[in-house]
Amino acid sequence: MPGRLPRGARARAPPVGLTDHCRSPNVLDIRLLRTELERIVANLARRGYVLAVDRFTDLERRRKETQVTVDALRNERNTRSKAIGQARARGAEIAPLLAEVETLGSRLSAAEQALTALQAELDALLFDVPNLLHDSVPLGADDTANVEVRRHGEPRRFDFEPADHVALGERLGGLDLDAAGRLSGARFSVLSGPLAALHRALAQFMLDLHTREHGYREVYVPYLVSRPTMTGTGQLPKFEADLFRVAGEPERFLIPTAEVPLTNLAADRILAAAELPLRFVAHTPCFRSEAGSHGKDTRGLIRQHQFDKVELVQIVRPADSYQALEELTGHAERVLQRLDLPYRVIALCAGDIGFGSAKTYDLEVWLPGQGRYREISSCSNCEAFQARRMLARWRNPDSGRPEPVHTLNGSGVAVGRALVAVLENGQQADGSVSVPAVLRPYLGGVERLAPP
RNA sequence: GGAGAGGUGGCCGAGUGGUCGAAGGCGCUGGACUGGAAUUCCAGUAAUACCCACAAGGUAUUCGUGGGUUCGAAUCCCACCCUCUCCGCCA
Repeated sequence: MPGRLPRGARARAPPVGLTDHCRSPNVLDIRLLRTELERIVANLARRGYVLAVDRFTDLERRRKETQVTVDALRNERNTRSKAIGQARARGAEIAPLLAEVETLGSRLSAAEQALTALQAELDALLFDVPNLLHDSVPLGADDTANVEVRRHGEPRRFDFEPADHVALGERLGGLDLDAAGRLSGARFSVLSGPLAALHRALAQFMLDLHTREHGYREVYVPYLVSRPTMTGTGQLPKFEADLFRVAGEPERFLIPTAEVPLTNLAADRILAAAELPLRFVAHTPCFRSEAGSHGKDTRGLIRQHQFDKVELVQIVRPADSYQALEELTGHAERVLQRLDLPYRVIALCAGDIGFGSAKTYDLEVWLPGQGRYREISSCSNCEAFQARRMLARWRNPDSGRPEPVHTLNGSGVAVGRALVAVLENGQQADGSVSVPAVLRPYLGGVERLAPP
């Protein structure tokens, strides 16, 4: 296969959904696939993913053969073409030399076509393969096997029946789901007045916390991105149905999370060791089609087509990525701690973990209105999975060579759900809501939101 | 949206069909010189895939992207993307 990633190779997306810089099968480490196939198969099986081993082995073997053939034919062409050039420069007769290469062109293009086809098949196969799991990931097929790692805070005892955020919001006069329905349809919301301000205060508080205390750099990013960008972080080609694609040319998708633009900041780059770790934080809206979630969480703000999130992304040296995951999770936890919200940390099990992640912690916040913990943050170490797709590398001083970085992301945290949690946890019997102390400076000192 | 110019290695920049992966310069690395440094001089300085032990060595590919012409393309043709300048419009 020819050069993987020339500079600026992000122009136009090829048909299959493979991008210029994702053309290599390096979705998993191709060397691992060749040398430790059994271990990989076993690891993927923990997710319940069955790797088509025979098909892969066969395709890879044929690809290699074909590539050797192509290389040899090209070598012959180059050699002979040079000879023709030299002969002509000498003024020698070149007709016999031309006759020698007569069939070369067709043989070469046949072999090249075969190679392209094989490569496309391999890509299609490998772009579907999820990341390998870290050894510490709990076994299990679905969310019932997730493991609680720790809890923080005690769910508050109410001496009245706690309302849910929809009732609270409507009573406060700042949540209008009907209006959103008229404007856009289901799963959208209109916030106004104190609720809109509280929403903004939450985002701003989170940004300030992460930039001032956790060492993140605040970034403003595009909300519309290209197909190669979506492919780099793993949303494409497999999960196109989950995304909103906007009409028109050039093709663009609405981001489902700021992880996409933030992580792709490292795409196509070879970072100096001294630049690492990179820590980015961004507050953006997120757009998700929620295909396949019909009937789930239809009430209120929990599951929306559009919601705001403060996202944390780290680009780190591979050796540091698991410590970074613990730290990043702690950064997200700090948000909930400062807001005085009870939560627990869950280690996702093999069957529940996301496509590109090697290990994930979910933060679940206590929602009195539902009487249960609900996800409010998800913190993942993607190891080199995304880095290989997007060719995000660093110059390893030990080897002197460019090697994939490790990428991590985590919500720090989902703003909409944080709003839900603040409303429900802070509610009083009279329908008012007490504002967490850390948010008051953002609200002109207001301590309590009361119904009009 | 209209008109024009342009996209070459980490950067600048030469190169309009033939040993061009690409002159020259800058930067960087190593060495010489020095008490140390500067200056100067010498050498080196891409990525990816494949063969192979991820060694040495070799082959292929990459001059915005894709396609075409040709024995041979950075160089010719087509389409697209992007950048810059001017005009229009606009936050």
